[in-house]
Amino acid sequence: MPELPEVETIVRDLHQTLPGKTINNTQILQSNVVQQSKKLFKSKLLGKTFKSIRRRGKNILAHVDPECILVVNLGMTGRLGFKDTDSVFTHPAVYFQLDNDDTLIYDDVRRFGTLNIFTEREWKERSKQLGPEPLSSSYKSADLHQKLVTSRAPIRSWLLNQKNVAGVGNIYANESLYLSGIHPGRSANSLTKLESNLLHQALQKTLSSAINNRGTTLRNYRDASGLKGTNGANLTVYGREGESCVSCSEQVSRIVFSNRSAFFCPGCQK
DNA sequence: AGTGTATCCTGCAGGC
DNA sequence: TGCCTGCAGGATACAC
Repeated sequence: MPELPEVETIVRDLHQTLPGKTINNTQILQSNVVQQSKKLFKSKLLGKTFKSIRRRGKNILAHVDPECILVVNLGMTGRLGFKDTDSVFTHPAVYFQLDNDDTLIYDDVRRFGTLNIFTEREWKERSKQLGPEPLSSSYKSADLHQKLVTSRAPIRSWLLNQKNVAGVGNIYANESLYLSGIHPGRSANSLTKLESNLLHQALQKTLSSAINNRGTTLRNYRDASGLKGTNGANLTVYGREGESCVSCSEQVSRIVFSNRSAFFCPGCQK
């Protein structure tokens, strides 16, 4: 569910409210979202104060002192927010009771999300397995092309692999490919330098405008205050099978590979 | 080594 | 109305 723009929106909100708050108690209602020992998980957070909230790919990094990071991956339906906001929590999985009587809630319908505690050192190692941040100014079109030529995977699948680019999911992979005129089934190594350049630009444009719109809400996604993202209106192909392409009026098609739907315009994407 | 598939889980929409 | 099927924004263990 949440991809880079949705996670970024939540992180920015939480960074305004969470730092300085101390965890008085942690309650785990759905134990499978916490992969480590529950006892250890609780004890490592007890009495700790949130410092900063950051993002790496689709992961929320909540730094608590000292040298300890709570890493939250929202999976398909995970949500983080405060009790008594507009948010309705139907499937609470973890409660964090804070020293100002607020309760931070991790809620997750399908429970594909995960919460883990890492030391700074452990996370640094783990983070190496993730690809570059697509919105980083140091991420250049040449970096993308250099990596693309090493893989025969379909470009849509390639984009979903977090080792290649961090934070891209099915919505923004499809939208970026549409914007750059590339068919989702093309093998990664078939992309020319020019196409890599177009894709690089499309990724940055698609992701940054989605952040400006506070993410895409199709069904479950809500920001930390419980509000929906407004980027759904900007989607050109994702979820629009059978509708007319906005630029050539051919019908948007859906094909399935790697168990995931790919949406594209047969007229615009070769 | 590099890819595709099945799987974790719940809820919802659509067809009959 | 109710049952069944397919599908959903992710990540990963496994088979080939």
